[in-house]
Amino acid sequence: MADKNVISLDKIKVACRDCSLSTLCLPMGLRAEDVDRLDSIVKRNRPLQRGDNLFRTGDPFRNLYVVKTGAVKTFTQSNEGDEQVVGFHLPGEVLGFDAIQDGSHGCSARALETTAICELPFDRLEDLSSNIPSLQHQMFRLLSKEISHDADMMALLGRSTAEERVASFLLSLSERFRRRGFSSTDFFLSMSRQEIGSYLGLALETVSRLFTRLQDENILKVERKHVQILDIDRLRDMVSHHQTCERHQANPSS
Amino acid sequence: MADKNVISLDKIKVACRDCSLSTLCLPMGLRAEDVDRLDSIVKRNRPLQRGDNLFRTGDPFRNLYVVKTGAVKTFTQSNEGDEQVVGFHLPGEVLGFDAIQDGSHGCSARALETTAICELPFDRLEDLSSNIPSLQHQMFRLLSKEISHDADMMALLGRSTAEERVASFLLSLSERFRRRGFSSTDFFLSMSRQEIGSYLGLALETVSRLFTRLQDENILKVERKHVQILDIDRLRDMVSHHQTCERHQANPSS
DNA sequence: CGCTCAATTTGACGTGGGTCAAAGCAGCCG
DNA sequence: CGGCTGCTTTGACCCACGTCAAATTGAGCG
Repeated sequence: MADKNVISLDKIKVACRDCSLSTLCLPMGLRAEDVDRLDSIVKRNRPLQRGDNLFRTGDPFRNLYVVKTGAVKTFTQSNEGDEQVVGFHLPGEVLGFDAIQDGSHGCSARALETTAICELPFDRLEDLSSNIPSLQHQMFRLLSKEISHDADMMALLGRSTAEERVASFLLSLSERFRRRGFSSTDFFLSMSRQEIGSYLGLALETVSRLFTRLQDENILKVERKHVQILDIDRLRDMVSHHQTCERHQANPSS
Repeated sequence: MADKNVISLDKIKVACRDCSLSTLCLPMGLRAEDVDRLDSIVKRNRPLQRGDNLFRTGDPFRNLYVVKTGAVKTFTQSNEGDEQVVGFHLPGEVLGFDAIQDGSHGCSARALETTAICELPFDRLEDLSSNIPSLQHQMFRLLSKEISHDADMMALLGRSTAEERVASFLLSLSERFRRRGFSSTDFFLSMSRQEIGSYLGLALETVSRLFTRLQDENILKVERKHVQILDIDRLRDMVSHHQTCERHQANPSS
């Protein structure tokens, strides 16, 4: 166990300039010397184990966090114990943006599997952004990307059927894995049906049934956490067509 | 008509330092001299009329826009003519953040009534942010606020009943009007039932029925666009309790 | 290797809210 | 002032999906 940790910590402590995620993450578009300046403020702690919290709702906001390996969910808890999943975060994705505004985290973040994190003290990141225009630009881009993604998600939750939501979710994962150099058609889900359902605004049973149905139609092969996409085109059709024919007669305005 | 326009244009062209919105808008937290530097890059054009587009999906991204008076909706159009409302924007609120990332607007923006806009060329705003740390900070805060709001909205769309959505929508408007110095209990809706429904992921008929029901329960008085909130506490209860008793048995995890 | 416990699947059933249709209602313009 | 048009309301119907319940599977562990 000791040996294994030493090895994995070595890999985890790789500097930004040697990190394979640098084209997705904050360093994107920065000159090498600026990447090193950014690197100098990054803290890399021991990895989180499945179930560990990265932060909790109400914690004071000090850092942004980047997933280096593994996966994290963010979620809110509503009055009762039931949680609402707000997002899933893969390597290279930044967490904590929602906390900048009021100085404390508005959601909790928890590791879905063993997960390595880069920690970015926000005050130092702000200072650096003032001095490195391309870093400031990249910060704006990342915040904007999050907003843009949220808008897509709101459209999905507001108007789509269960089928479209699940298809859309799988396509999103597929694309994100592809960009990280993993297979886009064969991957493992690190989250439960419950968590997928919560994220998509569906009951866990509905998610399960949809998986079964897509499998029966030879679009997927699902075995517990293991998903293979057999017919990605039909999956795409499900999202884009969204029952053009029978739902929503076109409204005749203008 | 000419006279009226001259007068209103005078009011519209008021500088940031004299603008009543400066505590909500970008100048918040800036020193007076920095507010003037910001003001120097702001463009103020003639007001938009109801139905005018501020920008359209796919337009190249050049500016952020701040609503000065009036109201704007942002929306996407999906394949068919039917539109999905993504947000409503009141005075002091900034539009266009989602376009920073890929250089073109991902949604359209249209005036819901006569609307005055401040236009901020983004490249100049970035330059200024590099030189004024408090402006950079305020930019981050505003982007963060948007992300935080979107997360709330996703939770609402993912889990709530029609009643909660409508109650939540009215409370949001109420609070935003209050902070702008208007009545929080007596206001006009500048958007149609159709647009409210699209925003909340509901059919327009459902919105209409909910308004009727809340009126029957003496929580609201609604007459077309005119809304009066008679019992704001019960409206709040609807959102926070969200049927604690019969829905969602608490999940027994951890 | 069998027990426990959690996650998932599958089935049966009920309902909230979407869809369709038609009837008010308020501007607006000729 | 009367007809047109678009918005809103109201009613009737029904279906996708949530809820409840039970069976199945797998994983961890003594």
